Amino acid sequence: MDKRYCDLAFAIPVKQTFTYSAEAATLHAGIGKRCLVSFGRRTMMGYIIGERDTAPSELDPAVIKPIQAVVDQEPLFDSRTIALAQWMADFYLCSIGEALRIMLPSARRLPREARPLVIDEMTDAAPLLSHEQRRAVDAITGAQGAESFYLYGITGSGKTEVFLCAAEALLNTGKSVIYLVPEIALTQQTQKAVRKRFGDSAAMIHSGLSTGVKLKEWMRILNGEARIVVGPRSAVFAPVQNLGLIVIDEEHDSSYKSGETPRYHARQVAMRRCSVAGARLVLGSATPSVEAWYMMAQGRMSRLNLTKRLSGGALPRVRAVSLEHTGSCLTDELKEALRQTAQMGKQSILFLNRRGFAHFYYCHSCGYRLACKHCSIALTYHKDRSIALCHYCGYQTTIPVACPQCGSLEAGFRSFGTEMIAEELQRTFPELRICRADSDTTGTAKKLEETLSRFREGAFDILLGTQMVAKGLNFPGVRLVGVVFADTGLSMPDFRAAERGFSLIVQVAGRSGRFSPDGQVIVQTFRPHDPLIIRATALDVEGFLNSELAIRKITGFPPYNRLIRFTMRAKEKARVEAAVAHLATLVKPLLPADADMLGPAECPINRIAENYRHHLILRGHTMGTLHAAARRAQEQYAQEKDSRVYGEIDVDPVALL
DNA sequence: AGCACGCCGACT
DNA sequence: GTCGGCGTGCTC
Repeated sequence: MDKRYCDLAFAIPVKQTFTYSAEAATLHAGIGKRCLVSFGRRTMMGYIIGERDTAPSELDPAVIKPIQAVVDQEPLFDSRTIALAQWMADFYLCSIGEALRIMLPSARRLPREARPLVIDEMTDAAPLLSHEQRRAVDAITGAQGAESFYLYGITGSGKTEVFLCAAEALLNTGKSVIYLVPEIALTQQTQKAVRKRFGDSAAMIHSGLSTGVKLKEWMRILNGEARIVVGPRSAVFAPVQNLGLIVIDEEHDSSYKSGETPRYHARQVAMRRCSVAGARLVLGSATPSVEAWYMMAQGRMSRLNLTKRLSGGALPRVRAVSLEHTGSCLTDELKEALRQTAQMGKQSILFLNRRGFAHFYYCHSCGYRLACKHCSIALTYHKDRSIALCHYCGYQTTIPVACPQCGSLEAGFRSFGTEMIAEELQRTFPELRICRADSDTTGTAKKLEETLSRFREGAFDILLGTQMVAKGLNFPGVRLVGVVFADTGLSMPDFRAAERGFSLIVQVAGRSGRFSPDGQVIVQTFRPHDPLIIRATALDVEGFLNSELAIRKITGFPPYNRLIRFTMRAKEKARVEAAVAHLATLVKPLLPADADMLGPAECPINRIAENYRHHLILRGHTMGTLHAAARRAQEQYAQEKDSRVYGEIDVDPVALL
């Protein structure tokens, strides 16, 4: 009997493959299959990523164990997918096994049933394309090899139709298409529209499917039966044959970045896949990310503009009102608008872009805000030590009793929360029916849908909620949308705060005007004269992006530099502090000349589930050299680590909380 | 990541 | 005397 050997990757943070043996017959064409083996003292699932006739010479043949069972009839991973996993391991500093595990579909949460009734941008029949749309489609389909495009256009300008036409054209030439959408956009309507247009050649992936169904879809894609895949972030790994196009709809959406190891960004993975496969990449949004805008400015991505609203619907009136001289959470202007809207028998939505509370230092007289000397980032309040702290670099200062700028005593830390706003609303409008939709009040997705559909039917006058209510913004009965506190994002200690705050306002405005030409949007803010707020209410996306790029250039943040973040956590504070300090001393001599180190410092969210959190951020001009430093530091640190300190690496972190 | 091995303190 | 916490090392 012929013995064969194979290399197995495991979904553990050990960056090494392991050799096992098997009879040649049972291992036939084994690469890409999963198998069960004894690993140490336990049985584990391994991914076969290589095969050979002889065992590695440096390995004692006696230690090689046999494969117990091959799990899959057919390989789940083709060679391209394994190569992609290898690339991910290098880029995101994880093991190949960890990369392969997240590619494979699995239902991590309980299957969700009914999805909310949302009127979606997708239309059933393919309408005639406008000039602009036609030109965009032609540019995409006419591209030679791996080219990137950005479809930039306001909500309602028909981006979806361009994506679908381009997809159709590529499918007709025998190519395959991956179409990524934000998790929240995966509605039954979307599925129906895609199914209707592409029939059985479409595979839909969403969190409501069971693992079994998802695996079946995976195999349909792998064997070429499904040639267009629609899904969220993880669909970027769909093993399509002959990839011709990847579309990323609402490219700015933060759900494209994974929150767990490996913390990949679907945009980054898509760029990689397209360049390897010679496929087109098309991103689209009304509010491009700063990264994408930079790529357009550099000419690495061609911009395709959609300037007209197809339905002719006007954009709503957007105005900023000042919270400066308001003691409460609601301005008189907003209260008045709420009252009038209710009198007209119409509905209002109040949008608070954060769940809990927002803390920030603010001067009522001059609008001064406390920020770090080194990082131009808002400082966070620590009431236990009575200090304000920068969570990037660790800079700290005492809390000024009087405003450092104008000397006024009307300065200090303030906060906003759903709870407070709900109370004030109830007090102000005892006669109105108010409902809340946030993660505190809404336990399950089902309950949220119930709340939203009752609101839609007119059971409430005012809906107060967080991000969750964003999809309710185009309900027909809604005439008023209030952004309760536009500064929330802005005062977060994060260099992307402005970007998120800006796109939120513009997105809210864009969606709420859809069905109500007389609709209005009111944005409450402490800085109505801040250029960001002025640009947001004027829907001046380009002006904002250009100025934000200038700021990022001066401050040295992405896209001008790349970041790699190490986060460490432990039950005991002293352990984390010792661990990050140790890591910092390891990293320092490894840093390339064009790089620096921020921290170590406490994370802005310094304690989660009884764990203290600290981080260390590497910042450098080129990812290649930064990677090398991070990888070596990681290896060296692993040699002598404290087993009760947990560490995580985030390459290209999107939030530094 | 897990899981066992092996080393010191305080308990039926 | 042993039970058990925790640091250390290894997994083909």
